Amino acid sequence: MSYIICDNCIEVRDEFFVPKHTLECGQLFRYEETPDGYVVYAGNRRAILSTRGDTVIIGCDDTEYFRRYFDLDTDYSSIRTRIADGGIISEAENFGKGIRILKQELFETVMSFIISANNHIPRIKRIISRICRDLGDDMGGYRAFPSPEKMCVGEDYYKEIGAGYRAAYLAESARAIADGALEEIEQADTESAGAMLMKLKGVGRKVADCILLFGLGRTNLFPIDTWTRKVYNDYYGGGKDARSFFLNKFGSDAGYAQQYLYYYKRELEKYRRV
DNA sequence: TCCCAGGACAGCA
DNA sequence: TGCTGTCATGGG
Repeated sequence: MSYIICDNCIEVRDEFFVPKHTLECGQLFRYEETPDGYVVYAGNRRAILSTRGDTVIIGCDDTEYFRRYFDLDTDYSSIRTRIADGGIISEAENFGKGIRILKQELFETVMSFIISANNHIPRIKRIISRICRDLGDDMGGYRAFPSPEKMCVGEDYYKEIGAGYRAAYLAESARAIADGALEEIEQADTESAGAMLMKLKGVGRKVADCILLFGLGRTNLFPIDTWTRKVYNDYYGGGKDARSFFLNKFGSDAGYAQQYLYYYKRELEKYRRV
């Protein structure tokens, strides 16, 4: 990895950082594609990504924040080498070679993945966008993700914006978090942190794993959803406990492997439908 | 029109 | 503890 931090940008030269792969692999729901690249929103911040030759330019006010956000100090080359198997994993690594696991805002990640349950990504993005539009602070040209307090607006609002049966989960969990339900989560070990999250309404095992992985950087987790279950069934014989299988197989690299496999499997099926 | 989606939850055996 | 039906909504 090589990157240079300037006044209002970060210039990244790394074959293992491709904005399309990192942003479109289902870990993030608040970004837009533009003619020049992408705009990414994180909490109350914004970054504008463009590519020139082999350099990705991250335009932003807070370079230190986005250096961490895009996980620029992690060596993805060695991760890829550790998990490569010459088979499906290697294929997935090469397909999504520019994926990086983002370090997202915890509260935003919690609410986003509550919305994600049994939902399509375009619809998840739309619901989150409406929440920011209606409840987020005006940052001058864009909206921030609202605070827990601002999301304590009651179930009816979330129904109105199309959240469906997740409306009650959002209202109730926003209240619980505003009241301090996650105050000690960052210091907790992974198992305890997962237990704290699963006390929230709308957070089960899979959603908790996504929050821990994408919001707290706990890469020793492997969220099992419809796509990673297909991977388990198609390439590893299937069975009862896919999660334990992958955790044993990949250990502290599980989160990276999961994201390569998820993106590969999902995109592959998409192409097959066309 | 129908199946499915980054599933969770309550009720039941 | 493990299984099953149900829950909104809209993408494809």
